[in-house]
Order: sequence, then structure tokens, then C-alpha cells
Amino acid sequence: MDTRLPTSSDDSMLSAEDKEKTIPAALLSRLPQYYICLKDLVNRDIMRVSSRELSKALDITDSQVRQDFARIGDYGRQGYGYSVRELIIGVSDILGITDEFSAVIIGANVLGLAIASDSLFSRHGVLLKGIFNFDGTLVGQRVGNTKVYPLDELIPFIVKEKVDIAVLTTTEGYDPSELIDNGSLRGIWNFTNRFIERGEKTLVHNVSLGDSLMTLCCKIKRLKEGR
Amino acid sequence: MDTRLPTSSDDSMLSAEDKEKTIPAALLSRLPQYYICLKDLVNRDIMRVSSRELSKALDITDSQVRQDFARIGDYGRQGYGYSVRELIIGVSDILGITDEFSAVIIGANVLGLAIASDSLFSRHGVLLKGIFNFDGTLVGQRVGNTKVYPLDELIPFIVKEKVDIAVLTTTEGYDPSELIDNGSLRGIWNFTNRFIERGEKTLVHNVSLGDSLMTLCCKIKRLKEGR
DNA sequence: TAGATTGTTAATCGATTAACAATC
DNA sequence: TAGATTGTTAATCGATTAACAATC
Repeated sequence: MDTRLPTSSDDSMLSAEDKEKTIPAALLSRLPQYYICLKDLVNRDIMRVSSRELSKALDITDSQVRQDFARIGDYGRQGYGYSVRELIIGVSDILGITDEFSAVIIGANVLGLAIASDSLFSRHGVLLKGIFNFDGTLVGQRVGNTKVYPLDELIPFIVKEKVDIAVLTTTEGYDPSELIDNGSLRGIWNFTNRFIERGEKTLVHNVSLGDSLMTLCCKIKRLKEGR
Repeated sequence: MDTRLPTSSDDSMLSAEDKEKTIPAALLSRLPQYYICLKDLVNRDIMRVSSRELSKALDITDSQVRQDFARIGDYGRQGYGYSVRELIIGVSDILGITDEFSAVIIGANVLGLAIASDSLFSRHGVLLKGIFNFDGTLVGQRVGNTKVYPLDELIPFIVKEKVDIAVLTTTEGYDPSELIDNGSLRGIWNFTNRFIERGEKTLVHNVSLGDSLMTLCCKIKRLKEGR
């Protein structure tokens, strides 16, 4: 039985920090979408938005939007809606967009080069510091602003340059477990199908285009069959 | 009020087809992982597997695995486990891997070319029929086995070649809404941030590398702050 | 048979939606 | 004030886990 008294300290006195700690996974997965949408509104000089407007743009219910924003802070005003600018600051802060992270790409293959060439990193405040290749190909050359290095320089580079993120585009002839808890590395953005066990300090974030394609095919098949 | 009698026809007489129709979203999102894992087992000549073994490889509970497999069919045997081969057939069938889908890529930019060059499509039984570019660059040339066409040939091509899937890598100067419910097109694999409204016959499957990167950064930030 | 492992039920947990009072 | 829109509660829905009888 919970014997705590129902005083005001119960929930309302949670600090902003404490509140952030309790963001549920489902909300967290919606935050990037909110961010993109809010950025778009700012670009169009729209400075206020209601839960209903956002819900239409994002294809979720307005109730959900209010529930979400109430959870991450105190941004709304009854009868008015939300200030786009304030929301962006709040959402950016939780997403860590204000932080400056640095990254390296492992594998100068088509996928690695595509990720490097895209404005992806710069758009999200991540600094791409180097690309590492297995064979001698491209080594010493530049892709955009970023230099290509041989693989044996990877670990020293990560340590010296305090790299936060390693983007793994292939595991052909490479064992990525050496990355775990090495230097200042905190995350592996894993585009391969290889399972990588996370460490105490280094987490693994998987992206599988194959999975995505399979899901698409599955949806199409079911649509054809009439759901 | 439901006045049906609780006869055996209630649930147990659902046909295989009917059962497939009720696959919940959460299970559907796990199916590609099961597929990859099962393929890996076959490659290593492992012909039987228990829910417990799979649960360890996939980082989910064994209870979940059993729940999932019981839902999609009747593949288990008490005291033995599951036949890997039978499971693959069942999972492939739901995922539509046995079906032959065809695709085109819109945008011969770095991302488009990376997707085209990868064995992604062939590995999943999807036939890449063409790449379409906005300006004259690359038009007439080949990327792997696939020819690059000018954009104005896109819609006639989709109709004539009965293309199922359009991979959208950019919306710079292109309005993708013309794709919806056009010809035999059933799905758009959307790598852009542009919101595309789905049609009655054409669905939209979004992949956002930006979202994924933001989520990674967010996780790292929270890890640094001690969850 | 004894041991292993599923299938299934019930309990729990978390996410979403509906509704409306509070209030700007 | 009247109208709009949030914040919050309660209801609903769906997903996950635990437990164990059924059975290979």
C-alpha cells in the first residue's frame, strides 16, 4: 500500500530534470516528428499552433499532442495554444540538438559516402570528423569536408578526437565490438544486420533498411489482399 | 450484445487467411527481425530452435516469442521447439517475400545511387526496374544493372512496367502526389521529410534518417545524464 | 518415463482516446 | 464576455509478461 500523503510534493514538485527522466518510449519516438514540424512552422513565420493543427499535420490525435506536451513541460496556454518558438526550445533540449556531438563513419562504401555527402549531420548539429576505410581506396582523399583515413587509425582517432558516435555501414572483415566503451564513444549508429551488444557507456542504435523494405512489402501485400 | 453461441466455430475455425488479418502492429514490426535471425540459423545449418534461444538472440522475452508464433500459425511442438525451415516459410509468406515486387528510384542523388548499388532489393526479392533523375545528369547511363531515365518518363514507365514501389529520395522540384493511386503503384518508400498523403491503393512508408539520428543523440544525452 | 518446451490464460503494464472542467 | 483551447481525469485499448497445465 502506498502510504504517502497526497501533498503537493507528490508530483507537482518534480523538477524539470525529473520530468525529463520519465519520458515514455512512445513519446520519445514522436519527438523528432514534432521537431521537424515545428521547424517547418517557424520557417513559414507561424508563431503559434494549437494541438488540433499539429494533430492534423502529424496524423495523430489532438488529445495525444496535448498529453505529450503536458508531459514534457508547461508550454500551453488555454484559449491560445502553444508558442512554436518555446516548444522548439523544449523539444530540442530533450533531443540533445543543442549539444554538439561528433561522429565518424566506418566504411567508405556507397552507403557511407551517401551519409557523408548528405547534409544530414550538419542539419542536426553533429560534426563529422572522419571516414574510415578498410582497404587503401580513397584514403587521404576528401569527401565533402571530411578526410578518409585507414582503419587502423580508427581507435586512436576516436580517443584523441573525443568522438561520440560511430556510424557503422559494414562489418565485412571488421569486429565492431572493439568500439564498445572505448574512449569517449557513446553510441553506434548501426546500419548493418550484425547484432552488437551494447556496453555500459556505449549504446547501439540499429537502422535496418532491409527491415523497412520488408515491412513495406508486407503492408502492400496485405493491402492487395484487402487488409 | 453479442448473441453468438460459444461454439467451436468462434475462434478455432478461423482460416489461415483470417488469422493473418489480425496480426497486431507490434508483432508485424518484429517479423523482419525474426526473419533475419531465422535465415542466419539456416545458414549455420541449425534446423530447430526454442523460444528461449530466439529470445536471447533478439533481446525479447521467450514468452513474447511463443505468443507471436502462436498468433501467426501452428509451428511449435511441445518439448521440441520450432522447425526453423517451417517458420521461415510462414514468416516469409506474411512478409510478402515470396511475392515478386518491382520498384523504381526517384532521384539519382547520392542516397538514390547508394540504395540502387546495394544488394538491398535483390536480397529481398524486389526487382529494381529504373532510376529517374530530374536533370539530364546520368540519363541513359547504367547504375549496376539499372538504367537512368529522365523524370518525364516516370509515370508512363510506372504504368507500362506495372511498378509496385517508388523509392522517393528527394522532393526538390517534384510533387510526389502524382504517384498516389497512379497505375499499379501500391507503395511509396519515402526517404524525404515531406508529408505525403496516402491514397486508397497507394500507401506511404516513411524512413527518416534524420529522425533516427535525433533519437540516437537523445539516447546518448540521456545516458550521459544518467538516464 | 522424465525432461523440455509449447500454448494459453490471467495479470500487468503502458499507450491512446474521449470528455470536459478550467482558464486564458 | 464569449470563444477557443489547454490540462487532466477516467475509460479504453493494445502489448507484454508471468505462470503453469498440456503434451511432445
